[in-house]
Amino acid sequence: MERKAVSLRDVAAVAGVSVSTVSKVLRGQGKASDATRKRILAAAERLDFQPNALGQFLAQGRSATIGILAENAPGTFTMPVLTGATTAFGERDLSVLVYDSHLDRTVVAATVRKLKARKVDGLLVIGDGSGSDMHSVSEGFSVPVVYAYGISDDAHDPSFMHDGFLAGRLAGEHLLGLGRTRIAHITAAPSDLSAKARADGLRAALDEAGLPLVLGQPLSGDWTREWGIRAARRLLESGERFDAVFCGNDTIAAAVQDVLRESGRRVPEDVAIVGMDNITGLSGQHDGLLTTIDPNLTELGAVAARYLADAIEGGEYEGGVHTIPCTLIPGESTGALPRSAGSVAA
Amino acid sequence: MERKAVSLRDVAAVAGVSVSTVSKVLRGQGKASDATRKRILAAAERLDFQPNALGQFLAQGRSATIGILAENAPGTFTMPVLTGATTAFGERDLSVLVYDSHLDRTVVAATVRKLKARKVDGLLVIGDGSGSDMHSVSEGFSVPVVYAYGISDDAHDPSFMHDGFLAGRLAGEHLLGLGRTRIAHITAAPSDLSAKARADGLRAALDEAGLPLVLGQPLSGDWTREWGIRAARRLLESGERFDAVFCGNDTIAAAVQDVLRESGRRVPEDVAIVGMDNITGLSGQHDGLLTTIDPNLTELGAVAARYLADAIEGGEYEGGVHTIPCTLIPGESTGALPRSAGSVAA
DNA sequence: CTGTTAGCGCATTCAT
DNA sequence: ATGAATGCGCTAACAG
Repeated sequence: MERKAVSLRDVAAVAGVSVSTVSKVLRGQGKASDATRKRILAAAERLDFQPNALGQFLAQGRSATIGILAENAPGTFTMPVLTGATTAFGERDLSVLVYDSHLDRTVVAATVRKLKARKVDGLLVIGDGSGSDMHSVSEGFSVPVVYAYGISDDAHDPSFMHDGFLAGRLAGEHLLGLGRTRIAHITAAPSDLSAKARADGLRAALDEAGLPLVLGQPLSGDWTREWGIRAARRLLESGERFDAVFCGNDTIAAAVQDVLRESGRRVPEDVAIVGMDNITGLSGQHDGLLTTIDPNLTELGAVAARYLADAIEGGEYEGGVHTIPCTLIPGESTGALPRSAGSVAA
Repeated sequence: MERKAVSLRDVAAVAGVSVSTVSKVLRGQGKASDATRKRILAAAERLDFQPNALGQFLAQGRSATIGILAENAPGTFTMPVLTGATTAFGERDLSVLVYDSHLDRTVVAATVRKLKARKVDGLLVIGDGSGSDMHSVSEGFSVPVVYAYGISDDAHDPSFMHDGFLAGRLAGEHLLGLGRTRIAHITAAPSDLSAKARADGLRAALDEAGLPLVLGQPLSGDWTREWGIRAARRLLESGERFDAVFCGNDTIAAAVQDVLRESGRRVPEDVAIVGMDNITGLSGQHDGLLTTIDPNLTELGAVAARYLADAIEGGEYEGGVHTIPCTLIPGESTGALPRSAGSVAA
């Protein structure tokens, strides 16, 4: 179905010139008389010539492939990062060689060898978003290395992270903007850096407004629905008045909402709720019910990928943490969206 | 940080033999005396030799890279398929060049040229799961082409799809096994082939048990929450008795559950509900609330990828639709899971 | 301006 | 059993 591929030599033969001339002209390099240039272009066109990338790569010592080292590729939040990066690389005609380290150090070592053998032009390390730092592997490579959805423990490495602080701040400002003044925060333990960032952001917004956090500090547990339920009850039992809750993730938010309604509070009339992660949006089926913060993970992956692609082409390559802005998605849980057909109480 | 790469020639020099001998020995081909073999292996070891893949590829005319053509890469359901495929290829040391066609025909044409120039060893086309067939691009290639999450309109092509029929059947059998006998079905229009497959599967399970579908046929609309709400009301107003509802997706299931509870029905006591997609699981946070069917999309992508990888190595390569089994995830909405801490009504 | 000559690193006949 | 020679397809440095 596909005849023998046509090579530079074929084009040269037809155009009646040398191979190297064809190479130059086809790449717009050096000078060539208009006459021969036209002949060459015509010949290339007629033969439907396409340079064999393998030949180019060998000659140029590059591979046009990027190594990707994922700590946990099939992870829910890793997937969008990976997808974003992968397609962004594709747009630059860069292929990717993906290895899943399963968080295993020995696997990483073996993988690094393979990546070098493949002469990857760059490396993208994708973390699992947990606040803990990632072990830098950059010094093992002579090509640019970029970290995404995790922060390298070597400050010389460029790392890309979603902006948890901004998330907390956006949540806070949104609630304050709606006139809420007694805001509580239910989230995971602050030892989890991403929980801490969100809490700090919220606190910043409250400080600016001169308001305290209800209970003085976040209700800290873990990321589960179970914790969300327990924490919501604890909040109710505390007797403190509150008119809003910012939850560390959407799972907790859903749990809190269930408990509050069960207890007779109306959402959003009595209590407004903001979540984080936009998982229903991630599921492609945002239903407009829950106000939440989207960390824009696909974008995160894409931005990191483009940065790496640029670095490979000689662009700037600075260490430090680059932060990707997140977005507030309005929903009915803060009354930010008009009651729609999506609401059961029509 | 990384000295000049060591080549076959370097090893040959150290071992005091010719390049071609080293090449053979290192790849276990042909015969060589034990003496020289040892010397060569020792030299390679000492120099930490790793063959430059680019050289191998050029010489062998292969690229160890797979082209991936996605109709809609960032799509919710495409992501797991892509991730599964990508990491499966990685396990075989195959890199992937991903292009997102955005469902645009002209983009596809341009892309095909690029893929050929890169001398891809195979092509994986990823659809968007909508029942409609995908336009085959296989005849443009001389390498194996496999279709995933979509079915090629050319029966000679191998396509991999989740098993919607099985999904409906599993849902039906699960409900029947729980003693439910009056089962309704709320889903999208049957013109959507994936909606039809699920409906057919459910019908098969009911037929086997000699039971009719409540209302005689599915309540058919679309995949949205709004439709779920309307359909649930319609079901209630019909006056028909029912003790279970199989919903075409989880969004509809959530909507139906809300409406039923609003109307005073208890879930699962009065009505059991089964969804489809396992989106909360996809979100990494399955909360055990909703019984649903997981289409195993990551696995789908991985299986298709391995099939393609095998085909490239000369394995069998048959056309036709290969089906990936789905899995029922028990939850509280059918009482299949003991009431846990996840339940609000503790 | 254009052609010649060398590689890039490896695999693969074909001699020896 | 081993080595010399050739080619994969392209780029690049140097001549003419």
